[in-house]
Amino acid sequence: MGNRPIKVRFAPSPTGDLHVGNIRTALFDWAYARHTGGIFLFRIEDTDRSRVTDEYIAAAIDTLKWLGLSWDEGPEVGGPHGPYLQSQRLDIYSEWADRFIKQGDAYYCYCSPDELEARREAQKESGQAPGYDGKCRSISDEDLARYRAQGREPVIRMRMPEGSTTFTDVIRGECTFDHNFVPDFVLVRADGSPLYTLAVAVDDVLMEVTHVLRGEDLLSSTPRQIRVYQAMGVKAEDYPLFAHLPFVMGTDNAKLSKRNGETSIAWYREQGFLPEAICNYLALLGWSPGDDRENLTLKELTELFTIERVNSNPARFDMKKLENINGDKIRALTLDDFYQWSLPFLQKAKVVATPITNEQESVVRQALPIIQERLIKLSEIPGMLAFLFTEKVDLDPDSVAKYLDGDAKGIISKAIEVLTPLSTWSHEAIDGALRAALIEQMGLKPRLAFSAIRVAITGSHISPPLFESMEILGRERVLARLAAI
RNA sequence: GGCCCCGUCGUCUAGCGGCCUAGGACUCUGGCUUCUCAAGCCAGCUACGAGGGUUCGAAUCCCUUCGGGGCUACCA
Repeated sequence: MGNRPIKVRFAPSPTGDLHVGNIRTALFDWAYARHTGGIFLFRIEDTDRSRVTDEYIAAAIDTLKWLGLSWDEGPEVGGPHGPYLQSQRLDIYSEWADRFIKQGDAYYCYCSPDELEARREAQKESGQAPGYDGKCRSISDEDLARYRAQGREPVIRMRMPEGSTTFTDVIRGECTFDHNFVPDFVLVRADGSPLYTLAVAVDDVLMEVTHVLRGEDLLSSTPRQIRVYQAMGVKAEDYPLFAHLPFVMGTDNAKLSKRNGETSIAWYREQGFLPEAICNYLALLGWSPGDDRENLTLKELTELFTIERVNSNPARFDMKKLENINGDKIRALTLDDFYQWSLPFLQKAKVVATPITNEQESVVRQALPIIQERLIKLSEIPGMLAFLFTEKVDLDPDSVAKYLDGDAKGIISKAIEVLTPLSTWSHEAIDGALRAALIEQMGLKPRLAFSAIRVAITGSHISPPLFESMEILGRERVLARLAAI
């Protein structure tokens, strides 16, 4: 790699919303670039335009931004090696493909998909390793004439020489692949469009990528990339360093994918997971700082992250642990940040107006501190605070049955009696007055007495702290709700 | 089938030949606290897949085996 600055690339193929596995890779790419003071390059691999859509590309860009994984080269920010969408670099790839043909590294292959399929089947049946048999490595003039007469359009195939490819994977050590199991592969489709196999290698070289950290599924395609480097005339010491990251798997032991569990980052965003929690949790999937630290900020992650500390074994995604970390991160929020994160959730649930009124903002700001430590996800906020923004509460039938039947009338009327003349409307005063009347005077169990009031005020026997809630709600509405029982 | 990767508590992991009667975190269980729910605090359960070696000594090194996963496309 000579003396080039470290450059790490994240190059997803957005055939859907970015998922947990993608993001873990992006996070490691980003963290390593930041750790080394290198460049983080973001490239879109959209050579398969039948599967990649503009919406998915836009969503990928948005997701990375939302997570705070900023890139130095790539879409929107540009850079010296753009464009960073492979679909905009088509002539570059075809030039290289032509050159490979001229050099004899690649050749035109006229075999049709059906023929290929049939021969693969035959190989399997005879116990051979399936793969391209090299038929078109040399074509007779008459065959060529016949194919052309038939109107067949050739693909361009890379010639894999005899021998093997050995490279050092930073995570897995030395890897060797015998070329008997790396068949000649297609670089360019019959319609002239490039494949990943061509584009990925060409771009990594042209964009001066020094480190390729990517999913383990690409491990066995590495020899093909190296083959392209060779055809491009890149010296071995200038190949990027490879590090194949272990999978993030779903709970059912399959590779985490769109069909397996909640994997789309968009879903986590809607649920109210904080970017920092997602990154913190994902960082722990396949990597650890080496000590017992687990709660890390993004900054700490960049300081501590090295490829050497990445595990080689796959990790299972554990929602419970993510939730735990998310709760920690929410608790660590300043009131102002907490407010900013909460607002969209409150507005989406129509608990507050859009734009929020001054009065509502004031209530939200008072109420957030009392729910902050009991949240797992931001999406729980509207449900917890809704009772503060309605005229009449919806009484939960189960709660009513449990706490508002029987002698509740007495509790409620006593509460009204002592709260009405209360001189200072503060949670301390409310607490004191109710405790004196209900617990000391009437001799009731706190749990029973306060639960009755809680249900009357909030609608449920589960709520934020009662006295604080009553203070925020205001005397008028508290008394009205009590009177309504 | 072939090639490749991987294998420490239920889960994520620490461990890189003696500090390990295996540590931490999440989960779970019990308790404390308590106006509910949380949070917090304390305690507890639970692991080196198996079998051979190497060595004075192995979770750590080697081999075999079993198990899991990936690749085997004109997807990436």
